[in-house]
Amino acid sequence: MPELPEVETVRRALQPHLTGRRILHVECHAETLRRPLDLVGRPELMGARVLELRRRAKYMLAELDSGFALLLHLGMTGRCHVDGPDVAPRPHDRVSWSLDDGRIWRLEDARKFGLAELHRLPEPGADPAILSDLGPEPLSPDFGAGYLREVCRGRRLAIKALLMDGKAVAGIGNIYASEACFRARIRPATPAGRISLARLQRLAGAVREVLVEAIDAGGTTISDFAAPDGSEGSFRTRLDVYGRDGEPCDRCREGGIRRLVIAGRSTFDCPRCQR
DNA sequence: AACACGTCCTGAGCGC
DNA sequence: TGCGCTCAGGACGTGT
Repeated sequence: MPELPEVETVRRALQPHLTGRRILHVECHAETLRRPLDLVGRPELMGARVLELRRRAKYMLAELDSGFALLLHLGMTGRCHVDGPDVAPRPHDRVSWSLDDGRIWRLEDARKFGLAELHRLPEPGADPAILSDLGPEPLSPDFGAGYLREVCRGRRLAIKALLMDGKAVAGIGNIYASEACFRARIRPATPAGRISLARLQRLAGAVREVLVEAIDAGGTTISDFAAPDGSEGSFRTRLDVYGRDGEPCDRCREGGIRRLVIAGRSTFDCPRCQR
């Protein structure tokens, strides 16, 4: 579920609760998430203070004063909670971190596609090596039409699949890839290498625009996503195409939105106004 | 019972 | 034929 706007929403909500706190204790309630959990008894974690919580792509990084960072990923169904001392763990809470203010930070993840790992930081504020393959942040100056032209050159891959490739652009998932293509009036199945610079310009603008609006709305909740305070994202009401197959297109008022499959994922477009 | 908003791996297919 | 790259498809637990 969570793409860049949802992860950013979680990060913003969590950050004031974690910054400056010491981690006193950790418990894992599962053997493994996407990979085996290995957090118990780690000296890099015990007693460490959280310096800041930042985001890279769909990952969150809680930087610690031990030179390590807790790398978190929410997978498809991950949620974070900051509980009072008397709140019992939920059935799918997988990791609990006890904080020095008495509260408990928890990662809930029904499907266990998420991630919680310790990684050494090469220097303060830098990303761990495990994230080095990620493409630029779409809301950073490194991302734009020029960059897209470079990364699309010679590729036959559908543009929507390229947008979802974290090595090309960080943080865009299935919902916002369809939405950005709609806003740019580009068919999501178009081979990436055959899109003109002018259209890539539109696409880069559409990507930035849809992500900024979605962050402002607190993300998109289809079924699972919720911020740490339990609130749902309101961007669902502003989706133009995602999950709306069979409905008329709000832009051209003539085409019907259809569902197709690109690179194995549900994709939505208006074949009349997206070329 | 099909399908799910993410990632990782495999193997087929391609160009050189 | 072989190498390296690209890409599609499946696998990964669980819930609806």
